Amino acid sequence: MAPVPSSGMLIGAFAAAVGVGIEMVRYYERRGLLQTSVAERGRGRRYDASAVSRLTFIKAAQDLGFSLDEVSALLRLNDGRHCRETQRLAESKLRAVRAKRDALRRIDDALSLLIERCGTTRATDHCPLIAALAAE
Amino acid sequence: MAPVPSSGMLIGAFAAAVGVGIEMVRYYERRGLLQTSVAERGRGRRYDASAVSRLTFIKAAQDLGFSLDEVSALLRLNDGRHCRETQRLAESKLRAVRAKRDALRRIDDALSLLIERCGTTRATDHCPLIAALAAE
DNA sequence: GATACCTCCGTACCCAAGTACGGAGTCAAG
DNA sequence: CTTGACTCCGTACTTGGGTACGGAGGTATC
Repeated sequence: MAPVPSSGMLIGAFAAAVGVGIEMVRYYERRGLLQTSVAERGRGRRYDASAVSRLTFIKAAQDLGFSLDEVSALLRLNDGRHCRETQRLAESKLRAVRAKRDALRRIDDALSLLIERCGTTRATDHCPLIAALAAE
Repeated sequence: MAPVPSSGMLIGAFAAAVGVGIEMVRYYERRGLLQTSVAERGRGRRYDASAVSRLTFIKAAQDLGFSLDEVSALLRLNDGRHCRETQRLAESKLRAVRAKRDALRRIDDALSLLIERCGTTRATDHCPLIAALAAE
């Protein structure tokens, strides 16, 4: 058989194209996030534009706070028949993000207050910041 | 020698008093966050009110987003001479908290937008949410 | 004096999300 | 023909914050 043109990038170029490391690409393949097309004997696997957008999606979804398991779920849902489920997943993630934001706002308030107190009290023998936290 | 009264709680009561598990108390002792007073032969270690406020502080600081390593640093600084350093640590943590809040705000915006788009487009064959992320 | 409960300690395991390593194969250039 | 670059695969290690297990001993209660 004549060797097929073998279009597409090898793993190094692919990883570089999306800005991740080779080991991470292989890790995602092990996790089933990227499908492992069998390599041609001796030569590496080939990755095309659709693989690039899939990997790009993975990283973008991760940035939105989805875990890798959730990202797999999203990818499984992307067949055109489960758009509403995808939306529901995104909505539940949005709720989680908002809860985290609220928690961080409270932390911000508490820290700000403590730091301010640090400046105003005459810290003679005990730090008011630590005392405040120890006193529950 | 007459047996000393042995005041203070045993580990189980101590852990329960602060609302953590026994294993976690022992873990914190291993990490050096709680000092390990030698147990009286045969009987367990004793924990007093100062141990309670120390452990309370640890959990409160953790809730504020400090890692256990940072909590140890805070505890080491709490000798009355390092209040300004403690304040600086808190300020740097506050900056980190604000950075995280900003990131979450952006995530919130992006997710909200995507979810909204889900509702308005006629999702015929591909989910706009996923498409948007895949398109970088 | 048996039974249940508590403590001790070390070791090992868990999660997520990777990172690192090492040997073997292949390919292209000098 | 050798060297270097690239890939393959499996395995093991990392970080952070714990949780679980198991045997040995003390103590308190019936």
